[in-house]
Amino acid sequence: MSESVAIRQLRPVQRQALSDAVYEQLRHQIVSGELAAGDPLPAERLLCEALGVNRGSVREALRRLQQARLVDVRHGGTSRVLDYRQSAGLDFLASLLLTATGDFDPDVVRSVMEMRSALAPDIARLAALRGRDVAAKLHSLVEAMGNAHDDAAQLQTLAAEFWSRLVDAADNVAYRLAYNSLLETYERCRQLLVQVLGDELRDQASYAAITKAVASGDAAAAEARARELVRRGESGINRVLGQIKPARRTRT
Amino acid sequence: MSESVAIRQLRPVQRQALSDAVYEQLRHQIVSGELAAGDPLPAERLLCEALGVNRGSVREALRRLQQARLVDVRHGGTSRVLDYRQSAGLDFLASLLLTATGDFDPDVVRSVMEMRSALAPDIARLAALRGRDVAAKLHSLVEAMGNAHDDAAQLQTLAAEFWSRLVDAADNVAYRLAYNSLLETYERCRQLLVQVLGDELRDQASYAAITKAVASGDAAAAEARARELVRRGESGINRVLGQIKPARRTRT
DNA sequence: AGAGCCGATATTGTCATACCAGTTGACAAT
DNA sequence: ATTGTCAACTGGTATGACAATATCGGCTCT
Repeated sequence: MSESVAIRQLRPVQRQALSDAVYEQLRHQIVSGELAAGDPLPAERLLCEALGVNRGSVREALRRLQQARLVDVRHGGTSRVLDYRQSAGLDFLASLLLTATGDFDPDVVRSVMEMRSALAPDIARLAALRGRDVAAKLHSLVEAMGNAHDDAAQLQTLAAEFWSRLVDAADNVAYRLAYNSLLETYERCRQLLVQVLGDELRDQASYAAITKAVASGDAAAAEARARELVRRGESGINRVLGQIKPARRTRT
Repeated sequence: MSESVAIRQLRPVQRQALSDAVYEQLRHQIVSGELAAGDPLPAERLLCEALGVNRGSVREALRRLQQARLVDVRHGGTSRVLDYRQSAGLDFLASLLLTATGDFDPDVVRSVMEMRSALAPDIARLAALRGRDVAAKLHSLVEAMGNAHDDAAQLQTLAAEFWSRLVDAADNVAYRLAYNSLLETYERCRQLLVQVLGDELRDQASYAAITKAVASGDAAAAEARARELVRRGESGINRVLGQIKPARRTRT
């Protein structure tokens, strides 16, 4: 049927609630500095008029900005913009990934990779201590990696699943939630990282070694192997980041 | 005047917006499991009636739950509860600190401390590499610690300031935001930690050593000293956590 | 002149109601 | 069996009114 061909080319239309659009606009203005920390925010009714939406949508957006700690809303007074560097949480990292021009902020990419490098070894260590029963599942994932050795995107998916299981085995809720936050940022530049982390993703031996260490409860070995693994990705990242842009020093 | 004495005992009454109260109730039901992952959420109009508030307040609360990735709201269909362990970010950690009975969840406290131990050395390392000019400020903070050697609360404040400066010097936005998220959890059990971390907080020598390493750009030394410092706190934490509650295994 | 009271004013918070828009399933028409 | 229609949910948006709060200027009293 010719229809099935046409259908295949269709993509779900993207819908966005008004409050989401309002949130995005204000968030962008804050991140870009057009609304600097300490600046007063326009009154809700002014925003309604300027944005052409009702007050409820504006309020929903402001509530979200408040929860993200980007603004300080006070009953009766004028709401003010906060310094998100001092107040926002890790959830906000994904919002900082894309610059105004639409390309990736190398500082954010580097930051994510550095944090990953610091956490991964400890996650592996704790998993070896507390979650030895996850080894079977890890083992099957490593096998699947072997079968998908040439499909970079598939390897990426398997690696994410591997780490997710490992984080669960580490039995540390802070790591679990931080992993979720980092993964969200991670996924948004997936295309970029799939290329850069090629060596790391193909290092099936390291994944297998971590699995073995976890299975035997050897915390030190698990930590060391994980450190080796993420180190592979680091070099690739540093190489690419150096090309994209010379180090940008934004000291306050 | 007798008034001034009475006034001193007063505390500002805590006001809470209705939408905040709604958010808290739903959040609590989700965390406690009364609303399990996958469960359908009551319709907005039903929630209005049940809670005795306006629909706008309910919607603001639902938006916040949606942003925290605790619920999945969809136009036309029924909203459902998500598995916050799989979707929520690090910002949500603070909400997990207190159990239903009102005391601290030892698993959460332990998790925060473990994550802190993993990040602190790398923060110190990067600060030595990138933020040597912060050493002067760090030095003055260490001096202040010396003057407040007997005031545990004051030491806690100074230590927090010390780490905040160090994180800024590390020039890593992921660390900065993660620090903000952790600090929020941290502050909520400050009274508890001030006692437990006494040894660490009084270890002025380690703070001074980190400062010196940062000043000289000795990344390896900064990392090692920071690791020593947080290790002091770990033992205290482990001791207390063992007393409060035997290890609770909640494997999924 | 200065401290404290006070009220006008602007702002956010809450509410009620209505209507618009998307989803689902039943059911008749084809 | 497929398709189109419709009704009854759901969340999304709009509007206007009123309450609660913060801010600031002017006022009074000292």
